[in-house]
Amino acid sequence: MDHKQVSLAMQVFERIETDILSGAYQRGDIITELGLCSDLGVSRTPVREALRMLSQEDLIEETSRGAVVIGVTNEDIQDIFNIRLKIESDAAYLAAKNMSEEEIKELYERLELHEFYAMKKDADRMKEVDSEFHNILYRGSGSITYYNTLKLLHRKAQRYRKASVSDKDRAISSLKEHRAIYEAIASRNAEEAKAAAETHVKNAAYKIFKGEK
Amino acid sequence: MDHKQVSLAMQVFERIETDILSGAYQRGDIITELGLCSDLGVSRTPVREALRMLSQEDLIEETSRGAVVIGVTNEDIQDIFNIRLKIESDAAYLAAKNMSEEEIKELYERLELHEFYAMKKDADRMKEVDSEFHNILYRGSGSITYYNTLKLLHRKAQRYRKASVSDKDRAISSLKEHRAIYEAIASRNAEEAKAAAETHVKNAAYKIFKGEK
DNA sequence: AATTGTATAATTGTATACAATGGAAGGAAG
DNA sequence: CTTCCTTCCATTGTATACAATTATACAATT
Repeated sequence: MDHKQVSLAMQVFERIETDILSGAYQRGDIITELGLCSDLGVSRTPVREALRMLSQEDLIEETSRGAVVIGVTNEDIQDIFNIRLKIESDAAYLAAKNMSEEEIKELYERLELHEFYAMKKDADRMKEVDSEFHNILYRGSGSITYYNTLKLLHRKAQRYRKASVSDKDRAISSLKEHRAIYEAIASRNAEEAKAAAETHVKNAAYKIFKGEK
Repeated sequence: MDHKQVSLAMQVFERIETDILSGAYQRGDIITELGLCSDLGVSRTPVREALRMLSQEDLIEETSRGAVVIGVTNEDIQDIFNIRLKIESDAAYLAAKNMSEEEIKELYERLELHEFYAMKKDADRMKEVDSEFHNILYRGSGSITYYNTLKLLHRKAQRYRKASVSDKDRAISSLKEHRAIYEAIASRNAEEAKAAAETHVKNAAYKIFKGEK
């Protein structure tokens, strides 16, 4: 999935997005086009396009003196999980009804990869596979609205600092939960898929926030 | 609100977005950068930025031969309302708790304007004011995540063909519902705000889809 | 000391030139 | 008639030049 050659603009976008979500850029920092150009070694055109996209995601705010970093807070991540809790289960429900056999196979592949990388303790790859699993699920709902909305929320939450699958314990239970979702979808049991997805999001949220406050 | 001078790129973005959502561009249509340049009389730079934003919203898909219009279907609108139904009430709940007095005043102004334009039967202005009312509410939640997510969904739904407030009957009841939401927020009654918001979304959805199927 | 005006420098906004890519058309070979 | 290859052209990708805007510093004036 997503194996197509990406443009510089997309690379710049993802790079800055990651830097903002990971905390490399702090809220209030000002980033300028020319600064990024010399940092990244590209011209202003792709940088501008990237900034426009970031602005649309409300990760930055463009001003006449440069782009001000808005960033993401713990509260934002909590909101993201609250929203996912409400709608991700519906997406799973739809996916169980609408996914093609081809897509279900793709989902299964991610499950195997997840297991493989869990064995190898490769946290970065696991995060990648986790994203793919969820994106396939979202797209499989057959609804571009659910896909779009959830993809964005999931990506933000995952890139934020150390996301759930970077934790070893969580990685194992996450795998179990993914399998439960997969099984429900593969057997076209929509209600069960819905319940499994809800459990999954709930546990991920719990894991992230349990140590805080 | 939003009175700042907008760049060409933003204007192009909004223009194309409206054209896609209103049906002027059909699903499958191919739009090229140069085509837009000559149509709109601007250079490729702002057009490209606009296309990138549209692509991020999944309204188009960029290919090597131009951007393919994806567009919005009735099912998409239905999904949008289903999602709003689940989370907009939470945003209202938060707004009742977090909105500043200043913001509440802004909200009230939109209520008065709504009434005024309803009297003048100016449907376009009413749509505008409706957007503003909701955006103030979303932002008033204090959560950029709710704001961002809902703003996008609301805009898509509203620009889609003839949205609810373009209907005269609906305009009146919509005003009543807005007032109920406002009253609840102004009196800091979060539960009531939540319920009022849910009713509002439910009625809007009902109105749009009641004649179909 | 405060304020206003002006010049300057930094930054974004836009246009255009050039490079790279990918698909379509057309022809040659089987 | 089909398939494969080559060539060409439309389109996007990138870089850069130029215009417009805006903030800042500083001086002049009150």
